[in-house]
Amino acid sequence: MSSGFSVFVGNLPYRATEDDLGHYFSQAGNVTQVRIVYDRQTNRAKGFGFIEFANEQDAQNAVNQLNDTEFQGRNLRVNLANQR
DNA sequence: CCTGAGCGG
Repeated sequence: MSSGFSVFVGNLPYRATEDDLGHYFSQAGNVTQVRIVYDRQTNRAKGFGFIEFANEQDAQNAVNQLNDTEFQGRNLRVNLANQR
């Protein structure tokens, strides 16, 4: 199904912050929201997250530019996110 | 202080 303006980001370093991600993804477009998924019990990062963009072409641009690129020593996996 | 496929606080 169509995904909208959010992109799924996998293979994140466990120590990366949402702020770091926001800065990194600003290269590709207008970031409006950054969400790293944390474990509810331990509050530790699960190693993936989501970036929301102002428009769908920015999200698509992020996939094209930042997928399979290095971020803090890891190779990011960037793709259009599924609808919630 | 540890982990490593995947779609959420």
